[in-house]
Amino acid sequence: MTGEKHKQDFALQKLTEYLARTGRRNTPERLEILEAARSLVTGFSVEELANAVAARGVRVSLATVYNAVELFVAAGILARYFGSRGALFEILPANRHHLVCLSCGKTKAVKDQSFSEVLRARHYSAFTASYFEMTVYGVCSACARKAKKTNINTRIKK
Amino acid sequence: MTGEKHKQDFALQKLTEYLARTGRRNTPERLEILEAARSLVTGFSVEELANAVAARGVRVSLATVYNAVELFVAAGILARYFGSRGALFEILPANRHHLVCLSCGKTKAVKDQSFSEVLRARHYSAFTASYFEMTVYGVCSACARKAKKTNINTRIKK
DNA sequence: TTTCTTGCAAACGATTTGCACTTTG
DNA sequence: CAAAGTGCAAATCGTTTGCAAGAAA
Repeated sequence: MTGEKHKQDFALQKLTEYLARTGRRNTPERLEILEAARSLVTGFSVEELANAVAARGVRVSLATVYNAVELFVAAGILARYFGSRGALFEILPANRHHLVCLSCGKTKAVKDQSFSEVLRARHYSAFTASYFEMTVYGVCSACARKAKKTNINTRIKK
Repeated sequence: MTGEKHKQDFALQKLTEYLARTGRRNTPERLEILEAARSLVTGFSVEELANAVAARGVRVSLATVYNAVELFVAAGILARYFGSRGALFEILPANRHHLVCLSCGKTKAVKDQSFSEVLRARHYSAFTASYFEMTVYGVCSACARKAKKTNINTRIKK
């Protein structure tokens, strides 16, 4: 019921704390962008985020969205990972990882805690972990089937 | 002693098998690029790989290196991951993951088998895993120290 | 007021693409 | 020879940057 609400407050709290700690400013643009990000649950690109902001009826330049996203990542609000066409983001905590087919390039998110548990147990010297991004590469069943009959197109497209 | 040799043969074998299976051709360029990749143990960029090829006294166009790298990834010879400035590669098997500082952008490779063990135990429906790429984001001790005194520069530079 | 931010537009740079020419199978 | 691959150069496109004007603190 209040799950979403809590996540929102958590992100907002992280932002406020981060801005205060690093002496950065609280701006309406950053709040709007954060709200827009919250409406995009799955992995989204900067452009999609900018569109979501626009859909809220707010005009924010693309450069500012890039700026905000950079800040959110540093603040531990967003995780960044990379698709074949540039960076993708998602709200933390994620508890998922991605499967990428080496043949057709399709990606799939998989819910799984086991890797985060390993990470939690792991200890790095001189490094404080905030989140991770795990991508598993392989071949999806559709492509495996095709590969048996005919030559496959290996060019990875999105 | 023969560890390197075996790795070479393994990669070559993967290439041959992949070319045959998908009906692609064996070209001197691809062999040269594979040899050059073998000389670059750590994560390398396409440009660095092209330079390594040139250093071997062979002239291969950048586009061909891009082409070959794509093919090597699909063949399971190279792992691809992303630094702040584009794609990086390394010869498989890797058994390592990467730490990235969210503040200064520096990356560090960490040798670790625990994640590969989890992956090996894990089973995906309709997907055959080949390799994974794990990146842990956080803050390095140097940046954590700096953050306590003054405002930190959050712009991630390489 | 003094910085930090924003917006805009130009600059960048890694990657991709189109096409004529070569090479492999 | 037919299909694939290569080289070259131009085109793309996500991202960055410089700078003047606008807001936080």
